[in-house]
Amino acid sequence: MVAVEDISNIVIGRLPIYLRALSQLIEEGQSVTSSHELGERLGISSAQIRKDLSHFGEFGKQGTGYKVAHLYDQLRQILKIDREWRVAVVGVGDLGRALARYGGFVERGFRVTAVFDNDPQKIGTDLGDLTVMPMSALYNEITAQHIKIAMLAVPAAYAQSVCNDLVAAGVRAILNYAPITLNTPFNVHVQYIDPVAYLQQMTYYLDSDPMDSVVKDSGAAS
Amino acid sequence: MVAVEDISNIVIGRLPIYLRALSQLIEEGQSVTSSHELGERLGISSAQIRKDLSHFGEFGKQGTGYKVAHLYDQLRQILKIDREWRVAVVGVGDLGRALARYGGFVERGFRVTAVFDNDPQKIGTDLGDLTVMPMSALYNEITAQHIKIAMLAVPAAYAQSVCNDLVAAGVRAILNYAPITLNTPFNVHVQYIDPVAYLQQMTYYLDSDPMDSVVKDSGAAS
DNA sequence: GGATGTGAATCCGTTCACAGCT
DNA sequence: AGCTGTGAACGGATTCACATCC
Repeated sequence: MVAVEDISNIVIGRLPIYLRALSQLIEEGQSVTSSHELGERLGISSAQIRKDLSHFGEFGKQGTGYKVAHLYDQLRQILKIDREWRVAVVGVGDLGRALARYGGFVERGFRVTAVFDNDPQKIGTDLGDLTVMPMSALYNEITAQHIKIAMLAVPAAYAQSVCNDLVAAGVRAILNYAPITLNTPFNVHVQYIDPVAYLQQMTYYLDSDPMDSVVKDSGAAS
Repeated sequence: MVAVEDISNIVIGRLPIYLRALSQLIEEGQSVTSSHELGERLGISSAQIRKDLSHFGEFGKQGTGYKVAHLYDQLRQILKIDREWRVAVVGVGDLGRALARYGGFVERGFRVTAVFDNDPQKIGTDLGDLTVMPMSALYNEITAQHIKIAMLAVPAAYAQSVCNDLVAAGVRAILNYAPITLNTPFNVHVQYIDPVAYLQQMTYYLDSDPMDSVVKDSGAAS
């Protein structure tokens, strides 16, 4: 299969997971794997994995499986992370600071190269090897550096407005940590990380043992 | 429709999103809404929203819509967040620290009441109004507090082992920030937050303008 | 023998469209 | 007229199962 048959976003979303497993295998020194083994590790069916990969080419060998390093390279190319993307962090609260300092980005294709906040106390301070810049510098800095990706870690009330600024500056992919749905043009991609939403999803499945939580009254505002 | 027809996890996952929109509406002082309005704000079809809600009861009134406060209460009950869940944070790096200090949990049903790390430098230090405890105290503390929910923010290499300890201590829901798939018994729920995976998913859709990233060689290890 | 790649079959989730209530 | 709740239709994603190749 050649490509260009627009592949569903759900498939694309699994590729980074495959990549994680492959880099683990590389660390372990294993040079060949199979859809079955990958599936085992990831809790995904082997058929699923084969079907997903088949959208992009024929990477395996029948009877043998997949060469780990080769598949790893191919997936990195497909996801366009066979290069290093510059990323901006907006909002230097605890979370923004954690993101700006996180060492795990570089080895997986991303480097934070700009950090913004609007708090005068924070502007000008150092964060790793970066200096916190004022929001007023956002447009110039992002366009100058050709930054296309941003992580949004500002309070929900400001998120939409900052988002608009980012888009105006040319950002095309936003990882949004604010618990709010953003409005963006169709050509801007947004992913949401709301830890509370995940927690709330899981509590649905928990037992209602009164020992396990503090019962409150309904709590709906007026 | 009464209930108990096991509702797909994908539906459950949207309820927290509806809840977010409803609390926004409450803040704005709006008392009635419609599936259309909610859908508009969230980028979800109105039919989807009506269908999702219909699994749990008939919350709306034809011709009128939904009473915001009532629907909000109902969803909180359904998700079992009409109470406050105690949560443990394991791993006090930048991220764990940010989680432990984050003010947004309490208003949405969760309170961090225990923090663990294995670094002697960190053990005993204060974090908000909590004190960092050693991993050796994990079992006793979690069982004593009847904690069922944990957030995992340790390096990937330790995640599975810590996960096992958590499960042994009675934890039934884990929010995992380590970039690794965890093995857990069927009755333990896990949600994954891997920001890099989301970024990698979005880069697939970005243009390959050489100005926008630093090209590297293939980079696959031996 | 063993594992891939893939059409066919199945399953599941979303959307349609409308009856029914306010 | 307006909006919900829902069976029916649709479409998309997953799984099956097997031909094919190492």
